[in-house]
Amino acid sequence: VPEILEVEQARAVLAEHALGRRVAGVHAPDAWYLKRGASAATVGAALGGRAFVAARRRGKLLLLDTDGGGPTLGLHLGMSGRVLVDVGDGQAVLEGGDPLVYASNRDVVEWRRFGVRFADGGAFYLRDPRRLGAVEIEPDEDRLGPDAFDLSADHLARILGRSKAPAKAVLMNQARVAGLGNLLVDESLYRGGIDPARTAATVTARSRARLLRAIRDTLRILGARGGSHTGDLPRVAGAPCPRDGAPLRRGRVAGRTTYWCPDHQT
DNA sequence: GATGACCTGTGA
DNA sequence: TCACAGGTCATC
Repeated sequence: VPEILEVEQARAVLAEHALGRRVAGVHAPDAWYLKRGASAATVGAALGGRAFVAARRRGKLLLLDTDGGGPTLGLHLGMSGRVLVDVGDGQAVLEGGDPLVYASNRDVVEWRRFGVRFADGGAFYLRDPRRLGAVEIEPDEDRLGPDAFDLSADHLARILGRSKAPAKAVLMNQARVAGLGNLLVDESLYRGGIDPARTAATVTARSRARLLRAIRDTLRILGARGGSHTGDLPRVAGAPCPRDGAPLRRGRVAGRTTYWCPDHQT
């Protein structure tokens, strides 16, 4: 659930339910899900006996710090991952926010690709039908650009200015700015009036300012509405643009299905 | 950079 | 059966 808004919801749930509880063991039935050489044994040894002291996020990467100078646990939700918490009385508490539109929201036990059990009886799990998420110890946070919530005008100018890629590709590149995904980028470009395929470096200073405002509005407004799929831009080819009525286009930009208004997005 | 690959579920 | 899905990675 994968864009920055959903990951932030997951982070908040973990901050509320996963901190300060001693880890009794890990649930890691899927070796493929553990990256960078980690195994159920090494992750269990790394976390066992420790407690999480902070739930952080950088872009779409979730980070759980442990006490006593222990390792940081990194979680990726992939395309269909959600965090769910078992508070200990047998009642599962789902991640806040909307259910996934395209992924299943059924709670199939086999879809729990990873979990952490606490000594007090509770646990949290990462449920991910498609298995495109990941778990790692001590993830490299610096492969990611600044978090999209912290995007500055200077940084946006820098990453757009030196790229011949489509504007959409730059915004989707997690090394440039972390957290924006397919839906949020489409919505931001729609609100900012920029053609997704527009060569990044040709975006004028005036358009850049509009884009920055649009990104911030998108994060704030869609965040308040509950998720990345609550945007104003209909993801329907031929549907009338809510702003000017022109039939919306559907195409492929930066390798992803893209919707835009050919009229006001230039 | 664009492309395909990864993996699996859903709905037409 | 097929196209498609809100992500990321290696490869040309």
